[in-house]
Amino acid sequence: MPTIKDVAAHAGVSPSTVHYALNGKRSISPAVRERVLASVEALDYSASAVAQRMREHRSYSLGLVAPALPASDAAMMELLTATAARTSSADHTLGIFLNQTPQQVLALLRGQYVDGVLLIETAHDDPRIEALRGSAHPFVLIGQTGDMTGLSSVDFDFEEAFYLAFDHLARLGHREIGFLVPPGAADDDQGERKENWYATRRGLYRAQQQHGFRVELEPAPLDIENGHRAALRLIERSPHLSAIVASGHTQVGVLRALYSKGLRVPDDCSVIGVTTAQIAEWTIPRLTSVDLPLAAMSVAATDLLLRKVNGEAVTEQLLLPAALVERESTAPPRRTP
Amino acid sequence: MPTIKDVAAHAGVSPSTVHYALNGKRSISPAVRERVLASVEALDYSASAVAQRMREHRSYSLGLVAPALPASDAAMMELLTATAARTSSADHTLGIFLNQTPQQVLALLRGQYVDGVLLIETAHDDPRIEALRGSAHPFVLIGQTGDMTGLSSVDFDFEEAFYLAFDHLARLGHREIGFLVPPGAADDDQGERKENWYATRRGLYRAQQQHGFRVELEPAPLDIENGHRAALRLIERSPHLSAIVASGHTQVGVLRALYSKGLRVPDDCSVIGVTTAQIAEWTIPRLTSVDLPLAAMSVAATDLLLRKVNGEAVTEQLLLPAALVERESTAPPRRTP
DNA sequence: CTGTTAGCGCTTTCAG
DNA sequence: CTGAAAGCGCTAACAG
Repeated sequence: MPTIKDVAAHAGVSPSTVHYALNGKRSISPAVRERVLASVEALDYSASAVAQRMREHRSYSLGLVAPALPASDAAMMELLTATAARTSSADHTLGIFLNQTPQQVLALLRGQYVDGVLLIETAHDDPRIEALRGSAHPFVLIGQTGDMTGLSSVDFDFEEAFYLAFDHLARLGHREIGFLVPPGAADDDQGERKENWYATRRGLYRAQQQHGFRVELEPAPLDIENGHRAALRLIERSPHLSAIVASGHTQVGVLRALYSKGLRVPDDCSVIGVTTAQIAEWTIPRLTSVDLPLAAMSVAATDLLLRKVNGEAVTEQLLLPAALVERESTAPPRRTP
Repeated sequence: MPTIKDVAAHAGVSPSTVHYALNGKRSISPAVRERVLASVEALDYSASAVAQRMREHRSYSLGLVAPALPASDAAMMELLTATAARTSSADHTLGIFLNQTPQQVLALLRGQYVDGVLLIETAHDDPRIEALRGSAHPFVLIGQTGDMTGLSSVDFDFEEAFYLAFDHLARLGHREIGFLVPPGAADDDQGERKENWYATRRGLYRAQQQHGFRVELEPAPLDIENGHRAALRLIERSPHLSAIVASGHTQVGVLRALYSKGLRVPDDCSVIGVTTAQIAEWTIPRLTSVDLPLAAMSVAATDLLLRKVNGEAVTEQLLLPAALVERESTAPPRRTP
């Protein structure tokens, strides 16, 4: 690899001249400039990024710190791709870091490996957050944590999302609604999940007060299998339900349960999701759902982080709205109760 | 950020002693060692990664170079997550680079931004490959290209995959099979797609010679919508088909088409996919499919690349096998023809 | 308009 | 067993 010195020698100038010729931060005579450029061409020179980073104390890259990252998690995928796209369009690099200990995350920042990190799937007393909190390193949460003072984060509005889902069903005339409750409602739950559950419940109550419907709760972890089992329990226990609300990946399980029971969607039972558009578009029938604004969240989080990295003292906690998209899985109930 | 000098001063030793105390490459008296470690602790020192990289001419990170990366592509997601997991378990960092020009990819390597790159979605005369070919930089393809001499790559065995799909249907007794042909069969197609189509056809022919069945071709780009349209055309044109083979995301469209026509799967028509397990698990009914070994491919490619980065002169072109997984979408045909 | 030079923080000879 | 010093490749302040 040729260095800036090689180019300088080849062109018969000094290294600094080469440097300035390559990024016009000071004026240069056209003749010299030409000569330098020719040498650059001849030697096929390109500056060493590591040396530049070392000098500038910046790596121009961001880290996405996530837990395991299951390949099957559509939401995580959407966050990831949107973040990667945004990062690279801002002329930065995105590094992916899985399963890091708090110390490792700190080391990343301290070693200038990355200029800032995006934390996803944060928990209530997330040790990674506590480790970062004291340090002056830029970081942004996608999600939330217990004590948000001084932190920047991007999340979506759980309350509004679930309100929209129940409101939609109620407007269609449903009065007996099943709800696959995401983890967080259990007595021993705490932290972020608990907060999310409170928000979820606020949304539900608001819709309920407004329209007056009955809701039948059934807890279900967010994967397909658990959604399937929970939906079966729900249907068997309460065959009179005319609609089901489900989130995460559980809708797929709900549809499967209804299908296996010979119930048609939406004719016999409506289903509404609170999930990513991708999942909603893949099912048969396509799911009416409150589409989570994951791409927008990624973009917002990346932009926030970039501002921090650039020295701005921002502290923003954004809550992005989710929007209801009517597809094919909801309709008025068959018979009015 | 404290530097190695600060620690040295604090401990009353030289920088090199600090260095050796931290990574025992030469012996050190326990006393001094203790003192240094205490200072490291006291100052909360950790070495600057960029300085180390600069010195060592290595970045300990790999690049994943991909085109647009649509959030909805399940296969790409699986490659990505598996690669990230493997990379980090090998104590390297994975950088994601989207939409890079050949020059940019080269600059990545030359600037020591990354030690090597993984290229995905390569085309026949991929300019990125041509740019890298001459250089001595380590890279591995996930996929293939026209001239593979001297290149390392990992792919799956198209011929075997499609053979398995048709063989499975034929063994079940199907004699009239529809096939949504992935792009590559058209006259003006060329390069990798064409090669893949040839391999696909070889698999089909082999099964056909062995079992003797009729196959009805219908071209379809790999997304849901096109799968849907192509399946509708196929069903309308040839209502006697008892099974359909589809790949990519098209199966979802096929199921939708069958559903809308009132045809039950697998009772009225079997469907088999050549796709990722994720898609197959999400449909109703679950798809019997030749599950592509995407995670294994990522791991293999990452390992190959790591070996190259470490100076081994490897040139391997791996073709990993795909395996048929029976789920719920295939059964013997209703009536024997 | 151009050149010289002093580092960035680390690793690694080379000396002692 | 320890220290001094050179240098990775680049940038920017300082001189001319």
